[in-house]
Amino acid sequence: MRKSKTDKEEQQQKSQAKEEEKEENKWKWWEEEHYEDGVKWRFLEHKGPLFAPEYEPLTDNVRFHYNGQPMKLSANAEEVATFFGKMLDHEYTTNAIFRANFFTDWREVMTSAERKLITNLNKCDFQEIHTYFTEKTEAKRVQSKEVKQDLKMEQEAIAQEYGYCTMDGHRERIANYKIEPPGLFRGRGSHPKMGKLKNRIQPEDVIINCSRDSKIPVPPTGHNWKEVRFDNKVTWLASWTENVQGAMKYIMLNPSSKLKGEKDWQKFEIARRLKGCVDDIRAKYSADLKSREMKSRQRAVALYFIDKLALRAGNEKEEGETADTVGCCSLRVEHIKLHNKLNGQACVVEFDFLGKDSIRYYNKVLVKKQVFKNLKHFMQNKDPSDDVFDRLNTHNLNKHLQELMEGLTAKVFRTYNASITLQHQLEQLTDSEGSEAEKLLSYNRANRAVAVLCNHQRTAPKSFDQSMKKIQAKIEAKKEQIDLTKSELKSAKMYHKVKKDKKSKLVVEKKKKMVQKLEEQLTKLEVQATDREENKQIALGTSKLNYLDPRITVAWCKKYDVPIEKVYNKTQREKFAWAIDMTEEDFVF
DNA sequence: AAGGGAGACTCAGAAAACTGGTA
DNA sequence: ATACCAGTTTTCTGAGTCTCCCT
Repeated sequence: MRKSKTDKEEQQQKSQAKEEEKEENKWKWWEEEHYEDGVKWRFLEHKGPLFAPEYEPLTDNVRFHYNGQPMKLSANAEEVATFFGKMLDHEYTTNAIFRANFFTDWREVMTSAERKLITNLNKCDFQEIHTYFTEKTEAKRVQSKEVKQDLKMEQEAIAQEYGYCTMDGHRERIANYKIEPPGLFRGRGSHPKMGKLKNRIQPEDVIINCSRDSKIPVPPTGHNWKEVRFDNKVTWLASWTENVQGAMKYIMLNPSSKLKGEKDWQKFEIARRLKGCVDDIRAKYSADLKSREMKSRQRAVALYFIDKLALRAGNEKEEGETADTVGCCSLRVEHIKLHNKLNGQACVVEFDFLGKDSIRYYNKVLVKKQVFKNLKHFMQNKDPSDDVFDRLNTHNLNKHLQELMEGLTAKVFRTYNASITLQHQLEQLTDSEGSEAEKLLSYNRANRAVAVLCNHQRTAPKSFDQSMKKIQAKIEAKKEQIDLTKSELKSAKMYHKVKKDKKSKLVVEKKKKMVQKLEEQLTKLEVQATDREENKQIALGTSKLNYLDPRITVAWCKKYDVPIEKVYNKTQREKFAWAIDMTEEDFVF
C-alpha cells in the first residue's frame, strides 16, 4: 500500500515536472511574423489518419431473432444490426423516420436471402445484441485499475503517433486524427436522413495533404490512398466525402495550434474593427429603412436583427435534405408575429423559429417603428411559408457588408456583440470588494448574458432538480451549524467575562474564527446555488470558446486578481495561450 | 455576370470519459 | 478502503457560414 502511494506521488511529481518543462519551451507563435495571404504552411508531415477498428463478428451465443426465430446474419448485415442494437434504449430507435431510413439502408447490405426474409423491422429482435454490448461496457467498467492503466497507456501511445503532426518545424496537436467509424447517422431535430447508414471509410476514400518533401503517410497494408496532394493553401491534413449528406470531412489541427489560434485572434481583431465603425453602419442601415428600393429596405431590417438580436445570417438550404431550420435571411412569414400593442408596448415582434441544431429561438422584441412598418409591408399578401426577405440572401448581404468594412460579414456582428456585451457586463457586475466566489459569479453572469443573447441552450441535466435540492439541503445544514457555533461563541464569551484568563480568551477567538469561516462557506454555497439555478438551460461553453475575446477575460482576471485557472480549464488555457500571454490588465476590446 | 455548387473552415450540443469527493 | 455518483472535461461529428470557381 505504502509503496503504491509513493509511486503515485512520484508519478505526479514527474508529470508535473514534465508539464512545467513543456511550459518553458512553449512556442509563442503570436510573437512571430505571419505568412502572406493564402499560404497556410511551408512544411507539413504527418502519419495519416487512424482508421476505425475492423468489425468483430458476434459469437454464436448472441443471436438476432426475426419473427421469434433466431438467425445468423451475414457479416455485413450483422454489423449494421449491431449499430441499431447498441442504440436500443435511445429515443432515436422509436422514431419512425429513423427506423424507416435504417431499415432501407440495412436491407441494402443484406444478402438477397436475408432481404427476402427480413421485410418488417417490427419483427426484428435486437435484444440479445443490446444486452451483449451493455454487458461488455459493464465488464470494461469493472476491470482492474491495472488493466485500465495499461489500456490508457496504449491509447496514449497511439495518440502520440497519430495525434500530432509537424508543421513548419513545430509539433502540433491534431484535433481529430481518428476517421469517423461507421454507424447510423444521427441528425439534430427532425432530420429527414436520420438513421441512414454511415459507411465505413477506407483509405481509398481518403485524400492526404502534406508536403512534397515530407515522409508521405503510408496507407494500411493492402490499401491505397485516393490521392496525395501537396496544397499549402489549405489547413487540412486529410479529407473524405461522407456518404449520407455528401459533405466533406476533414482532419485538422487542434485549437491550440498556430494555424487555428492565429485565425481566432484575427477574428477578434475584425470584430474590434467593427466596434470602430459600428455607429456609422448603424446610422447607414437606419437610414436605409426608408430606402425607396425594396432590396435595401429588406437588407436594412435584416441587418437590424443581426445586429440587435445577434441572429445568424441564414443561408438557404436544400429542402428535404436537412432539418427545417432558419436564420435571419431565411426567416419565413410563419416565424414572425407582429403585435401593434403587446403588454402596453407598441411595435413588438414575436419570433418563434428553429435555428442552428434545431434550437428554438423564441423572443418578443420591441423594435423601431420603421422596422415594424417595413416588416408589415414585407409580409403583406404572403403565405406563411413564404420568405420574409424575398429580395435578400446571405450572398448579397455579405457583399454589401464587405463594402462597408473590409472583412465584415454577418457573423462578425455576433462576435462583436457577444464580446462587447461581456465587457460591459463585467464592468457593471464585478465588485472589487467581493470575495473570489462572488467575482466568479459575476463573471458567470456576464458570460450568461452573452449565452442568452446568442441563444446558446442545453437540455437541463436530468438530475438537475435533485442536485438543486441537495445543495439547498447543504445550505440549510450550514445555517444550522452557524447558529450552533454562534451560541457556542456566546457562551464562550460569557465564560471569558467571568474567568478572564488566557485559555478562555483563546476559546472565544477560536469560535469567532469558526463562525467567520462557516459564513464564508455559506455564501460560497449560496452563490453556487444561484449560479446553478440561473444556468439550468443555458450553455456557457459555446460563447466562451467561440465568441468572447479571451483578452477581455484575461484582463478581468488580472484586474480583479482572480487566477486564470478559475475561469479557463486546461483546454481553454491552451486554446487561449496567445491571449493569456499578451494581455495586460488595461486591455479594452 | 448572376447564380449555383463545391470546398473549407467555424461553431454547436450531446455523449463519452474522467475525476475527485463521499457514503 | 472502495464503490459510486455527480460534476467537469474531452471527444465527437453534425450544422452552420462564407468563399471561390465554374458555367
